[in-house]
Amino acid sequence: MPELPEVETIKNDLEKKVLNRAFINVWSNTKKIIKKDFSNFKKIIKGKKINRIKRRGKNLIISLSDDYYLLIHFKMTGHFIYSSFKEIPKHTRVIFFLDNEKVLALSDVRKFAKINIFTKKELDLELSKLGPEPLTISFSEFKKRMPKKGKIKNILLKQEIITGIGNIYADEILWKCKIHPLTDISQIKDLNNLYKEMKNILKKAIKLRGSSISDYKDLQGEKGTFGDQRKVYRKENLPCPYCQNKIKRIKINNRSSCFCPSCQKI
DNA sequence: CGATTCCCCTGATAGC
DNA sequence: TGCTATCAGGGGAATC
Repeated sequence: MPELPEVETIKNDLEKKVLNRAFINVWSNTKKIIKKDFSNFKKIIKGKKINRIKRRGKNLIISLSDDYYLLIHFKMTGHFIYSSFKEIPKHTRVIFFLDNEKVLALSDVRKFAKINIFTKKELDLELSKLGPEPLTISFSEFKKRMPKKGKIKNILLKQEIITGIGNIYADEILWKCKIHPLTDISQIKDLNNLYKEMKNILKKAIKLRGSSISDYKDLQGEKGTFGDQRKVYRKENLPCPYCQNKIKRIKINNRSSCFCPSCQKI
């Protein structure tokens, strides 16, 4: 699932491929992904030039000419493929046709992805709901934003507190810090270590071009390799890489959390 | 009003 | 083999 490192990888690759290109058309067979009437969306998109590519949390932002902004959230299984029209992958839901004979295709098995088109004002309002970026936040700001109480796993996943972390990286960060996912934040003694490992793990994942445990692929259809090095996420009953005890899976708010019950005590 | 549960969706996998 | 049931989960809506 595209979290911060995956979206950052998409952003970096897109900058090299589609900057200053223009959209000549757009097609979709799953119009609910586009959060605007499709014929209006098409009218706006046609002829717009791609000026900038940015990322905010798990969102990709494509700045267009005439002060329009595409806001894309890949949710669980969405990803972009940049290729010729003949090579579009399975489960393609939306195709952006570019002025260089190539397409940007959104593939998304589960159809959860969302694409919005905004003016600057609308975009800013939408983005203001998100917390700061984990890679640039200072420790004092991080500490300030943390609630006084609550389960740490839930806090890491809350996008309005810190934005960009999902289930994979939350589980990996907590394992590295030896913190049980149900630990109340008030009981965490070394917040600075949590802050540091959050950055370390996200940076390492970006270097490895993200995780492809689920459907994520990069623009070229290649997998990220962080998933091969993960320690606990979706590894129930496998040995903990540190102590060899069996990794356990519990449900927190209907989401699974994998952790080592021996290393990560509450 | 904050916390929890449901729902969207499809493919992979488990169990019989 | 082939059927059905379960699971994966981001985030918004509904509900407790």
